[in-house]
Amino acid sequence: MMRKSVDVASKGNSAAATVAESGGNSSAKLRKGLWSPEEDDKLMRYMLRNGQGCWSDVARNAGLQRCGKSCRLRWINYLRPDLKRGAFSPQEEDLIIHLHSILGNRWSQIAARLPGRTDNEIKNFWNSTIKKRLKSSSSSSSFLLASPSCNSELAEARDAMRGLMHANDIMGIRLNMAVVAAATAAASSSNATRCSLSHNAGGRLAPPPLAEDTYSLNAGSFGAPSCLPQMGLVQDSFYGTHGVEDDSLNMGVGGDLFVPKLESASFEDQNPIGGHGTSSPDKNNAASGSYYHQYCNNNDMISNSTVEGTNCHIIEGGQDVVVGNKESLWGSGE
DNA sequence: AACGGTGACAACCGCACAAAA
DNA sequence: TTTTTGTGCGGTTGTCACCGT
Repeated sequence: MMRKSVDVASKGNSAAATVAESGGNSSAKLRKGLWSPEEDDKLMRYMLRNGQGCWSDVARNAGLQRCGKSCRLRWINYLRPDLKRGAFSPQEEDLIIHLHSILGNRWSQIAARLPGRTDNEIKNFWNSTIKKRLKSSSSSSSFLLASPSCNSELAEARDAMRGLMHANDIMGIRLNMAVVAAATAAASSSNATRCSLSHNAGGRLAPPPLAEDTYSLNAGSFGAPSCLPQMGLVQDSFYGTHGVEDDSLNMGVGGDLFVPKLESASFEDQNPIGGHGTSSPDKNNAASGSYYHQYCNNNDMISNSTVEGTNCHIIEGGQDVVVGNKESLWGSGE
């Protein structure tokens, strides 16, 4: 898939409209529509200087005529420096398909397992690309899009997993491999070799698994396509230890796709800046040093922010400006 | 060159939930 | 306990670029 290189926001803000804030001061106008580069710049600088706080305050203090909600969305979906901003790799694509088969349209949960990707991005990718491809590739065997009646066992497994995952219960469910194999063969344009690629490159693609209570999608058993899931728990699995306990994150032949325990082990829970988790102060301030570093450096789009030691820098007017340290920006994580 | 269809993406909307007042 | 406020999330819509005719 080729992602358009055009930055929509940079095309101007002709589509942006100014509307009266409902219920508020009639003189206060809130802009809607596309964000202008100037607005992006304001928000970016404010966030780098002050960190995430109350979004309505962000909107006000940053001098933006936007509602806090809009600022939050813009930051999370577009401005966050840790966003990848690139085309989905085949590995990511497979992972999305896998996760969607388990989680359904829980885009935030899926996004939490694809660092650098937002729920909105994944949702759009799914709706615009994967969904259509799966539909066109198979109308009879697509387990990803099928109604529960198409395969009651799979549906039961999925439903059960949903509920159980939410309950953080310990349960393993093995999907019907034959069904999954057939479905994925039809559903995915990927081949087995692609699935065999490690998902651990750079340690970026998937969040680290929990040592315990980790859900594992184990593929490669029973001659089924390696990218297909045999779901089971690493521990206390109904099916023994088909899931392999390992610190690495792999998917494919000889490897497992680890899916951290839902709810409690999301990437953004562990690295909560700009995340989709709760708004609790603890989570918002729990940035780890490593993530902070990544946050400031792993920046495909905002290339002028760096971190040096504990300080975060931006290049402003040709000068290197320290805009804060990790504690002041995102808290000490304590 | 003009036009329409389609894909990709950004952003908005409405609802739900949790915490604070 | 109720209301308000802030936030998160999924669904949907709007906009623009690309492509084929």
